[in-house]
Parts: sequence; C-alpha cells; structure tokens
Amino acid sequence: MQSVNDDDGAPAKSVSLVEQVIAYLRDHVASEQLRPGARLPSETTISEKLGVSRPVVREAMRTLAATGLVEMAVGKRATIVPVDGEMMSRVISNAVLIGQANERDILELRRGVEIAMVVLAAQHRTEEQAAELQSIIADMARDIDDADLYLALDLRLHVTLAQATGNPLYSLLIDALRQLILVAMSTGRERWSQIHGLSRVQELHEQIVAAVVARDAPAAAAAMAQHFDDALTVILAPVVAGSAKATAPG
Amino acid sequence: MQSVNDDDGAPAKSVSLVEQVIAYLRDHVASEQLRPGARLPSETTISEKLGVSRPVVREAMRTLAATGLVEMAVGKRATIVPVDGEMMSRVISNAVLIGQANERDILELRRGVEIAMVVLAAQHRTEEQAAELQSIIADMARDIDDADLYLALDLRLHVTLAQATGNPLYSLLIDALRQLILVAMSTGRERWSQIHGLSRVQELHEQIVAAVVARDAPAAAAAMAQHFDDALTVILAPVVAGSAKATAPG
DNA sequence: CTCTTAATCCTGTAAGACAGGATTGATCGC
DNA sequence: GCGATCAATCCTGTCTTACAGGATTAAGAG
Repeated sequence: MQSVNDDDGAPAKSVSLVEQVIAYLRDHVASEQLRPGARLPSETTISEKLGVSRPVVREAMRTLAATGLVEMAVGKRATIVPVDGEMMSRVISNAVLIGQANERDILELRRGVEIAMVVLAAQHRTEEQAAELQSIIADMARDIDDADLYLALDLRLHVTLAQATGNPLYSLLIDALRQLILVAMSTGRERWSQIHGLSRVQELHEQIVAAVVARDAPAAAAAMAQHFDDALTVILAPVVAGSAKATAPG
Repeated sequence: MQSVNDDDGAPAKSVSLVEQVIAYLRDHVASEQLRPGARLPSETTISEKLGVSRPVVREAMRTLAATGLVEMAVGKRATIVPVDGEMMSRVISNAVLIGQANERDILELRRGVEIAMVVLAAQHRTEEQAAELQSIIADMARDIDDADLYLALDLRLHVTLAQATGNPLYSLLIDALRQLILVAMSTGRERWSQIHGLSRVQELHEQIVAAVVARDAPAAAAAMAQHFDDALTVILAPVVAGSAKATAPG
C-alpha cells in the first residue's frame, strides 16, 4: 500500500502520498461535478479507500483548503466553497512578505485590471446592472458627506462593475487586490477621504458609470484611469516620500 | 498547552492550533526578513517551541507550501521560495473546477492584463530591455517557420515584456494565466500556429515591440489588443461552437 | 588539505487514541 | 399525529509514538 495507483509498474512513488491524495480529490470534484455546498467524503473514508493514513488525507485537505477549494470545520465534513479573492490575495501577500513586491506594485496592477474591467463592463453590462450602477451613484451623491457610508457604496460600485464584465475572474482579482490594499493602506484610506474631499472622486465615479451605461468603453477607461491616478497620487506619494513601514496596527 | 498564546484570558482557542502556527510562521518570515533560499526551523523545533504536535506543524507547513511561500522536501527543511504564477494559477483552476469560470474568462482576463502590461512596459522599460525585445523579435523573424521555436521565443517575449513593467505582479499574473491556457488549450495552440500562419502574428509582435521601444503606450496597447483579438477569434471560436470538453489528455 | 564514510538530523508516513462539536434519529410530551 | 428535546453516533482537531529513508555534516583516513 505504498502507492495510491499501484496498477502499473511506473515509479509513482516519486510523488508523495499527500500529492496523490490531492490529485485524487481534485479528480473527485471534477468527475462528480461538485459545486459549492457539496461535501467531500470523510477523512476516514478517504484514508481507508486509498489505503493511506488519516494525517496524509488531512494534509491534502489542508492544501485544498489553502487554495480555497474547500472549507474545513470541526465536526463537519469538508465543504466545497465558492472561490473568492482571499486565497489569491494570500498568494500576492506572500510576494510582499518576502520582498518580491510592494504596495505600489499592487496599486499599479489594480489600476490596470480595473481599467480593463470597465472596458468589459461597458461592453457586456446588462440593463439591470446599468440601473443598479446608477442607483449606487445616486446613493453616493446623497451620502457624500459620510465617509464610511461612501466607502461602503464605493465597494458596491466596484463589485457591481466587476460583475458587469460577466467574467467572474475580474471579480476575483479585484476582490483580492482590494483586500490587500485595505490591510496595507489603512492609513492612506483615511487620508484619501479626509484631505482630498470626495467631490472630485464622485465626479469621476459619475463619469465612469455614465460611460459604462452608454457602452462607451474608451470613455470608461479614461475616467477610471483618471480616478486611479488621483488615488495613486494621494495615497502613494506620502508612502514613497516617507518610509514604507506603514503597516496596519495589530 | 491548549493555546499557543496562553498569556491572556481571551478565548484564543477559537482559532485552531494549525492556524496559530501558520500565523506564527508568517510572522517569523516577516520579522526575520527571510528571503528565497532561507530555511525555516525544523518541524520538531517548531512543535517543541510552540508546544504543539508535529502533525499540527506539518499541516501549517502544508498550507504555506500550498500558497507558494515555502517548499517542502524530504530530508530538507522547508525553504522559502520565490513566488511564481503556479499557485495563483491553481486558485484560478479551482474556480474552473467548480464551474465558476471557464477558458473564455481566462483568455479575456489575460487580454486585459496583457494590454495593461504593455502600457506599463512602454512607460518603464529600460534600454537593456528594449534591446532584448528587439533581439527576440529578430530571432522570431528568423525562426518563423519553426513553430516550436517560435512559441518558445513568444514565451520569452511576453516574459520580457512583463519584466519591463518593473512590476513583478504582472510577471506573476501573466505566468499564471499562461499556464492555465497551456493546459486548457493544448489543441488550440496547435491550431493557432498551423491554420493561421505566423506572418500576421509576427507583424503584430513587431508593432508591439516597436511601440514599447518608442515608449508609445497607446500604440502598444492597440497592437496588443489586436494581437489578442486574433488569438481569441482563432482559438476560442471552435471551442464556443463545439463542446467545452477540450481537456488535456492524461 | 581533500576525499570518503558514517553518524545524525530531518522529513514522510503510519496507527491508535481521545476530546469536543455536529448531525441525526428516536423518544417523549403536547 | 406532530413538534421538540435529548442521546447516540459520526466526524474533525489534536496528541503520542514509531520507523523508514533521504540529506547533511562531521570525523577520520589518505
């Protein structure tokens, strides 16, 4: 019982048992067409079926959980969960952790992705999404003096724009980059809303939505670029000038 | 010894021991400023220091390995590795696995990212990178009849363009998306090089490089967009027309 | 000083065991 | 008969011990 697939004489032993279990589980998800909410077999069942020990199954499960495919909880069997931006943000945060990337890189990437996003949103938006965008913009105009409320609506705006692309990967990436920026730049966000004021931000938001609603992709891209250049200037300039040690407290 | 941090009365028990070890190791990497090549303490050392069992440490280690922060090997201590696109591609492949995204979404995202990439490359390229790009293009013109060689040079071209952005995250993303497309579209790639011929591809490659060398961001974006629209048309059209079951053999 | 070899360290894996949360079914009360 | 409470059972989280085999290192020989 050294190998999960001992039907051939090939040295399948070269890959560890854990990786074999990982492959088995991924195949299981694919062949059974499991969807979010579906539950995997219990660890004991898997370990007995494959002839490996339970710790091996657990390590494989952990790997799947780490990449965001399943969720583990005590007493419950591992459950398939929808992929969100958290795992992708964790990978990028690894790059930051070992000095392979910094906050500026993240913002720059997000700028490019968001511009590409509004182009697609302008092309693929539905009427319902157009109405929702306009509704959000109207709410933002109303709550422009409440920074917290405005930021919450800003989140909804970007999420809705990502959905309007019809491409779930954009939602994923935007979500991931957003989480990273939130933890890395909690101070910059306050500065952004306080010093700058929100009137110009609101103006550009309105331009973006108007362009997306009008299916004017170039205008949407231009407005989003301007919107991000503003943010980059305000948020990043102090970071570049001072030290890059503006980590979140706690 | 139920909790790693048992200095306060707060219910730190709510997070599992494994997650506490994960947090400890990430903190360790950050505080010690570990870089690729550096090695983590042995599993036994960690388990004794934190008062947890070795399987717990191993699961934490697996999680870190799954997100691409460290590499595990038998007999060797876990080693910090540079982040590459593999882990990010694994996250995206999870989304494909559970039907949350498909090949078209991947290509569409890559189109947007690559356009953003050449814009930045045109702005940030160094003279050395410009020379290398022109060298690659010259080689491609010479080897235009050898599809395999041409594709290898195409890879180098895109990698060099990603490097020219000066933003490592673009290299990461492009790498990830490229891996995904390669496994999902091994057939489409052949079709691309055989049916279409490479003269038009080469022409657009030359336009892209010329624009990047000339620091002409809009022209670079336009050429890259055209380049991808060609690829999207040729590669994706049969997939959409036929079935989406074009998975790699084996 | 260099090369070889053996001791040692470390990881990969196994098996058994126990605590505690989650689920489910059965029993009891209304 | 139907709903609610409770207990039995399942399952995960964790610990302990143990051993095989690759990797590292240090000691000894040339």
